[in-house]
Amino acid sequence: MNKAKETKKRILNAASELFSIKGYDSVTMREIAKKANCSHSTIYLYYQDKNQLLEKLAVPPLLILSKRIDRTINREQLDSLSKLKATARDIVNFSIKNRSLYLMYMTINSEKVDEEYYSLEVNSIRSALFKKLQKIISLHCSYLSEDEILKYGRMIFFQIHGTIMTYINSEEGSSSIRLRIIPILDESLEILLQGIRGKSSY
Amino acid sequence: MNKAKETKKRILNAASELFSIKGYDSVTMREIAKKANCSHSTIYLYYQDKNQLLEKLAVPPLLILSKRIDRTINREQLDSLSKLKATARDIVNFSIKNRSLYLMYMTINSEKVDEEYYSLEVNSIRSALFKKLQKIISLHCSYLSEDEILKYGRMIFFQIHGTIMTYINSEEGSSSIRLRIIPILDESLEILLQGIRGKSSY
Amino acid sequence: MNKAKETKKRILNAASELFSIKGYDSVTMREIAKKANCSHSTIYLYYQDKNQLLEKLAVPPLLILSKRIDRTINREQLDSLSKLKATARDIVNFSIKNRSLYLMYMTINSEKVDEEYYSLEVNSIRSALFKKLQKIISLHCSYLSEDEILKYGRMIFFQIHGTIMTYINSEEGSSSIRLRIIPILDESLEILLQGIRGKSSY
Amino acid sequence: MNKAKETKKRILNAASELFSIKGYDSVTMREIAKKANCSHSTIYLYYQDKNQLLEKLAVPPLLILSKRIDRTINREQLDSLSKLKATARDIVNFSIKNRSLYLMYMTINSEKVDEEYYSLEVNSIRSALFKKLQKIISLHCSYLSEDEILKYGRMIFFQIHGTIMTYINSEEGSSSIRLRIIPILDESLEILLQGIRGKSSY
DNA sequence: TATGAATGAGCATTCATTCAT
DNA sequence: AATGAATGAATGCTCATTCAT
Repeated sequence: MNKAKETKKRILNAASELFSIKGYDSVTMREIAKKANCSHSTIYLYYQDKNQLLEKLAVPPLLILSKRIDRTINREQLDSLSKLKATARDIVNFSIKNRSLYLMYMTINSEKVDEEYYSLEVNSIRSALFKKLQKIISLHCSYLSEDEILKYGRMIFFQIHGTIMTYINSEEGSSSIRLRIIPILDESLEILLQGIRGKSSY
Repeated sequence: MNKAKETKKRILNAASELFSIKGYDSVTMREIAKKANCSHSTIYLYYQDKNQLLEKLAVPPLLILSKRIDRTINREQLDSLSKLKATARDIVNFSIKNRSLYLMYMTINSEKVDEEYYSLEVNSIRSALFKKLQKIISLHCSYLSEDEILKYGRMIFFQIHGTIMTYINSEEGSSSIRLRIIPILDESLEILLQGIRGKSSY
Repeated sequence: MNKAKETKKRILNAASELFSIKGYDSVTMREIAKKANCSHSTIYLYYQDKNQLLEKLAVPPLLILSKRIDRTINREQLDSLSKLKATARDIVNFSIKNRSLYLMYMTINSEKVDEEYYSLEVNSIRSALFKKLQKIISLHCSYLSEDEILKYGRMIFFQIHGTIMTYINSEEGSSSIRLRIIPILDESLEILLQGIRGKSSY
Repeated sequence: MNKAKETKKRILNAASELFSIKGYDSVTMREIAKKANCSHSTIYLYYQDKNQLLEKLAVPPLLILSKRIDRTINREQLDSLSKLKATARDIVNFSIKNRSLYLMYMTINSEKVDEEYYSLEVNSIRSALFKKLQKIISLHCSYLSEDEILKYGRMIFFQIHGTIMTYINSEEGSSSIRLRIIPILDESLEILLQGIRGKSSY
C-alpha cells in the first residue's frame, strides 16, 4: 500500500473510532487529524469535508451487512431459528465492528448532517433490516397474518437493538463483547420465537 | 413562589424542553434564555453553567422514576406480569418525557459531560433498573437460579431499551409515541415471560 | 450616545476605513475588530456577517448622494455649467468620504460579495448617475440628439471617474485631495462642455 | 525552446489569463497549475512565489507599452491629435490585454503585494505615462506654460483612465470592449483638445 | 525535471461565559 | 434581581508553500 492510501486509511480509522466514542458532532477535524497522525488540512486532501468522511465511513459496511444477511437467509440447509440467530449474529458483528455507525444510524439527530444522506441511508438500512427479519419470521410460522409478522418482526428487532445498545458503549474489546452478547441474544431469540409460537398457536 | 424561583423554574423548563427536542449539544444558552423569557446572563445567576443545567434537569426525574417503580413493585394486589408491564410503562413514560436525557444516560459519551457526573448517575440508574427488573422476574418464577434471573432480567431490559431507542428520535409527538410503544411492549413482555416459563419449566 | 451605539459606530468606521484602504476581500474581521478596539466576536453582536457590514456601509451614503444630486439639478437659479460642476463636486465629495465604497462600486469583482447585492446597487448607482449627467447635458445643449447626449454624458462621467480614481488611493488627507481635485475637474468640465458645443454646433 | 522553458511559459500564460479574469487574490496556485497542465509544486520550480509570478507578468508588458508609446510619439508624419489618439489606443490595448494588471497598477493597495514592487512600478508607469502625454500636448499647443501642460496632461490622462476603468470589469470580451472604447475615446480626445485650444488661445 | 504528500497560518463564524451596571 | 456588552477559545475549511522522492 502506498503512502497516500495509508494516510487515507489512517484518517478513516481515526474518524471511525472517534465518531463511535464521542459522536459525530463532538468530534473535530483537528482531533481526527491528531489521531491519524497528520495535519487537519491533510484530511481535506482526501475527503471533501467532515460530512463526506462520515458518508465514506457508513455506506460500504452497510452494503456488506445487507448482502451478508441476504446470503444467510437464502442458505437452504438452515431452519428458520438458525437463520434468525445467524442474522442476529451478522447484525451484532456489524454493530461491533462499526460501533460509531450503529450508534449513529439509530440515535443521531444532528441537524448538521445533511438531511438527504441521513434519511436515505438510515431509512434504507432500518427498513431493509425489518423486511429481512419479517421474512424469517414468516418462514418460521407460515400461518401468521401480515400484521402479526410486522409486530413480531419489530419485537425481534427491538431485542437485538436493545442488546447491542446496552453493550456498545462499554470500553470492552470487540471479541469480548461478542462473546457476551451472542449467547444472550441466541437465548433471547429462542425464547421470543417460542413465545410467539405459544401465543399465536392457540 | 417568589420571582426568583419563578425565573429559575422557567429556565429549567425551557432547557428541558429544548434539550429533549434538539439534544444537549445543539441547544445554545441564548435559545434557552429566549424561551425562558430572560437574558442569557440571567441563567448564570441560577446555574453554574450549561452542564449543571443538565445535571439539575436529570437527577430529579430519575429519582421520581426510581420511586415510582418501587411503588409499582410493592403494590400487593398486582400479579408479576402486571407489575412488569407497569414498570415498563413507567420507564417508557420517563424516557419520552426526558427524551434527550434518556439518550444521554444510555448512549452519550460526550466528553463535554463531566465524567464523574456521567458514571455516577448512569451506573446508578442502570443498575437500579436492572435490580428492579430482576426482582419482578424472581417474583414471577420463584424457582429460578440467580444466574437465570440475571439473564432474563437482561433480556427484558433489552427489549424495553430497544423498543424505546427505536422510537425516541422520531419527530412524533409524545402521546402518539406512547400509544404506539406501549401495546407493542406489553405484548413483547407477555411473550418473553411466556417464553421464559416455557424454557425454564421443563 | 450609549456604549453599544458607540461600539457599533466604531466598528463601522473601522470597516469603512479598512475596506477603502485594502479592499473588501483583503480585510479580515480581526483587523476590523482591532481597529475598532473590540473583539472580533463583538462585531457579530451588531452585524450579521462581513457582507452585511459592507451593505450597511454602502447603501445609505449612496442614497444621500442620489438625493443631493437631484436637489442640485433642480435648483432653478443655476445655469447648466454650474449644475454640472456642482454635481461633479457632489460626486467627488461622496467618493472621498467613502473612498472604499467608490472603489468597490467601480472595481470590485470579488465572487465573495453576494451577486444580487452587487449588481443591484452598483447598477442602480451607475445608471442613475449616468441619467442625471445626461439630463444636465440636455439642459445645456437642447439641440442634441439622444445619441449625442448619451455619448457626451459618458465622456463627462469618464472624466469625473478618471480624476477621482487617480487620487483616491493616495495617502493624502481628504480635504487636501478635495482642494486638488475640484479645480482640475471644474476646468475639465468647462473644457469638455466647450468642446461639445464647438463640435456639435457646426 | 526546451521543455523547461515551455513549462515556464505555460505557467506564465495560465497565470496571466486567470489573473485578468478573476483577479490576483481569487486565483489559486492549484488553478494556475491545472491550466498550465502541471503540478502546483512545479510552479515553485520556476517562480519564487505567487507574488513573483505577478511581478514577472507585469513588468514586460509595461516595458512594451512604454516603448510602443515612444515610437508613436516619434513618428514624424503624424500630427499631434493623431499621436494622442494612437497613444490612447496603445494604453487601451494594453489595459484590456492585462485587465487585472491595469487594475492593480492603478487601484490595488493589497498589502499582499510587496510594497517596494508596488511603489516602484506603479509610480514609474504612472509618471512615465504622464510625461509622455504632456509631451504630446506641448507638441500640440507650443505656446502653453509648464503649468498648463501639466494640467491638461492630467485631464487627458483622467479621460483615458476613466473610460478604461468603466469598462474594464465588465464580462465583455476584449475585442468587443475595444470596439466600444476606442471611438468614444477618440471623440473625447478631439473634444478635449478642441476645448483646450479654445480655452488657452484667447 | 517534476510531482504528490503534507503542512501551518489564516479565515469567517459560533458560543459558553464573564463583567460592569 | 437582572441585563446588555464584550470576549476568547474553538470549529470547519482554504491555500500558499515545503519536502521527500
